[in-house]
Amino acid sequence: MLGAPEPAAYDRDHMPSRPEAADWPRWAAAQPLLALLPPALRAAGQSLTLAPGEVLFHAGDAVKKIHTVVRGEVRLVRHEAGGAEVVLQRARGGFVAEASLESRTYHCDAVAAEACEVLAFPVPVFRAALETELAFCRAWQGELSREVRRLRAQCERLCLKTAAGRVLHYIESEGRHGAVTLSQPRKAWAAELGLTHEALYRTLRRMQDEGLLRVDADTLRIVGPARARGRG
Amino acid sequence: MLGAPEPAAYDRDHMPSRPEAADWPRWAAAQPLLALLPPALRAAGQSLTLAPGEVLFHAGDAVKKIHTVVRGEVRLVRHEAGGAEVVLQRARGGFVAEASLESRTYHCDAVAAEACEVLAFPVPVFRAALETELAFCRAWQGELSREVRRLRAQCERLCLKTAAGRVLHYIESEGRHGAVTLSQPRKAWAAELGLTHEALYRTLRRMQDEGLLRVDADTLRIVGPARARGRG
DNA sequence: CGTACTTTTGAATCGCATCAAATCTGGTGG
DNA sequence: CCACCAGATTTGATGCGATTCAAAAGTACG
Repeated sequence: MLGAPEPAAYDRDHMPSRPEAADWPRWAAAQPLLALLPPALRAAGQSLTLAPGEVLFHAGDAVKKIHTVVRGEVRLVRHEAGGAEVVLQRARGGFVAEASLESRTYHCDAVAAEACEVLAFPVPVFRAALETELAFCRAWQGELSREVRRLRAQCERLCLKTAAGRVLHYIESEGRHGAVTLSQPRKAWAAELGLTHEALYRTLRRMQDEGLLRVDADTLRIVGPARARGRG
Repeated sequence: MLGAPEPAAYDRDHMPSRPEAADWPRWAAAQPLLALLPPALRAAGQSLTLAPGEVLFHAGDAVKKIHTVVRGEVRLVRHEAGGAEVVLQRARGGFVAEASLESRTYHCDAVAAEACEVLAFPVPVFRAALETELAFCRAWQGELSREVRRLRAQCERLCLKTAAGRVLHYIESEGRHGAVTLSQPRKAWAAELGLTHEALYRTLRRMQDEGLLRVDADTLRIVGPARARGRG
């Protein structure tokens, strides 16, 4: 906010490096899209290491790179007037801010939630690859479509008026068979649900007391009548 | 909900027709993507007329067509347990449920909010066109990216805790220069903001009384101090 | 062991949802 | 033209649930 716009943090702090050829199979296994990268794009990729809390880019920065997370978690966040922080995306093993490919500048900040390994691809090379490699182009559309569905589900969840409703909706849409294992502290989950952490703690407590929910460490399971009306 | 799954309403009520060749230039002017449709896809398109309230498809229906709205408005909605209705998308001059192209069935209902004219394209032909026509493929990605950005903005808005905050956010992100003209009744707008219509009416009233907002029919304009902290 | 963070509980408050009802609006048909 | 209707708009009263502020207890890490 103060002074001149600063470059992305990793330009200052880390020397980007050529990704190890040996790592590609591992990455591609976790992220099928990476298996479809044309050689030219692969060659243009850079590997970055981010420390927890480190900033990948700021809102307003020019979009020069497209990033994908191969280890750890990067969050796309916006800061409201008043200091509140909204999490728009949590990227784990996937691309960050896919839509920025079409944009001149970023509209959000991207911050490493934990120690991360990230691949960065120059936008012009990425665009060129979409133009030439059909399979890659189709896979990229799949990526965008998935993000659209995820965001629609989140909007639907945020429209629910009660905390318990949002918790159930999250477990039903993000989990499997009425259970979900959280990959983040509850405080962060509360922000994703559009709740204060106090409200979330109290809600989880109440749902357990009422026998609606079973909590085992980071795994939450819906029990009893609530499952009956689960999505078909 | 009752009985056998019903086909999309227009299969029952209307005979789809070949779109008039003379209409394409008009449609393409409003929707640049339509100018890029390959001839084969154009030929496969059907023109539909929907009455207000008519259903284009239901959640659970098999995805056989991709639809774009050339006149009127189609809403993508989901119904919560308890009868509450959440609007996921309002399509005016654009595609409905873009992400359904990748899906076997629809996840939401699509309902005409007013009298509509809709073009329907068979999914297989649409997919084939994406594979062969590069410019069309790129334009479709732009469409998906726009939807991602719109949805992120909506999530951000729904995370705001106060009604006034959501109203201001809407005007700033959907309007121009601190003003927006609504294309829907306020009751529907309230649902889009995740509020009851009563809360919205009261909030608008209070904001006018406090001099934060000027309302002229369907045009809302932010006045005074609130504009000072508007987005750069 | 101390620091920083999350987790947890408590009390008070505020804002929105809810229920209820009156008014206004645009359209239909007599 | 007016009666009438369905819908949106508007106002009121009430209660609930989440926020807010505060603080204690637990936990990870150096």
